[in-house]
Amino acid sequence: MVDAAESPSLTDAEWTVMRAVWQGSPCTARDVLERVADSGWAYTTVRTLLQRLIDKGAVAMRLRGNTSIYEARLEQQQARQSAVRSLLQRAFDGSFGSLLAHLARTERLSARERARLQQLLDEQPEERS
Amino acid sequence: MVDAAESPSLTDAEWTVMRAVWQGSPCTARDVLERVADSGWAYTTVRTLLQRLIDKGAVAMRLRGNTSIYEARLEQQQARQSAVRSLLQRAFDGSFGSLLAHLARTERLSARERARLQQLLDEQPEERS
DNA sequence: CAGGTTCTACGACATCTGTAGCATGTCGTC
DNA sequence: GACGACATGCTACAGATGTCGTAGAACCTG
Repeated sequence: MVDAAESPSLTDAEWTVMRAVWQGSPCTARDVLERVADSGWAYTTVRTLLQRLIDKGAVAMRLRGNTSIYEARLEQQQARQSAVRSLLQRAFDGSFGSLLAHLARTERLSARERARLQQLLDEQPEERS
Repeated sequence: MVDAAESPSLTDAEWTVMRAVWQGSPCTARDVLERVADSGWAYTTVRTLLQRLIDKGAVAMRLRGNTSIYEARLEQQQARQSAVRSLLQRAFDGSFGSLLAHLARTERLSARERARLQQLLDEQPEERS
């Protein structure tokens, strides 16, 4: 079981594979290969990455006949959260507020995004640890 | 010259050094060492990282006597932006909206953060070009 | 059942990252 | 002018990452 508080951090290549896996969870290595076709990776590369993800506990594997079936074990939501946390630490002094400020100040928001951000603010429950 | 569109991506350790450099820009390696004291790094480690940052064009170096003076060349704002871009690509299908949705769903804002963000939103001029 | 196709298991290897150590040069001070 | 403190340029090195290659087992198909 992957502990929420300690979700494994993924490398770039691993993220690419995970995206493919999440796209349709119980799947084969070949499925993944097809889904990441534009990466130009060799079959064995996908395989190696899947293996590393297994080692990290991000995916599970079982056999059906002589073929390995892979399944996401780490949830996308969780991976995203941990990626955001990580960004927060590296680049925003761990301050969520700094990140938001940066987004508001720097990113070009479409009217839709502005509205969304506004909504995010409105919806946000009052501060209560 | 660091091209905005192609700002160098920083590793974790490099971010740590950059944070220290930004903290007071023209500075010496020893200044940096002191600022990252809790990392427990050796002087030479800081030195190596500074050198790598120079290679990447993130900092500039000049001599004053026999001492190297380092200066940030990559702006924090720019580094942050590129880190956000990177996160967007890795984890949110490049969709800013997805990120916002995630934040709205997952993160919790403090009252202070809410206020700050609200202010930023209010200040934000209407979307144009 | 032989051949081609596809899997799997394992090993490999160049880079990148994190983290120094060492030899040597320089500067201020007694 | 010798000594200690600190700076510099190089080198090193293990572990993480990105990318496979190869050999041999399994499977379908004529």
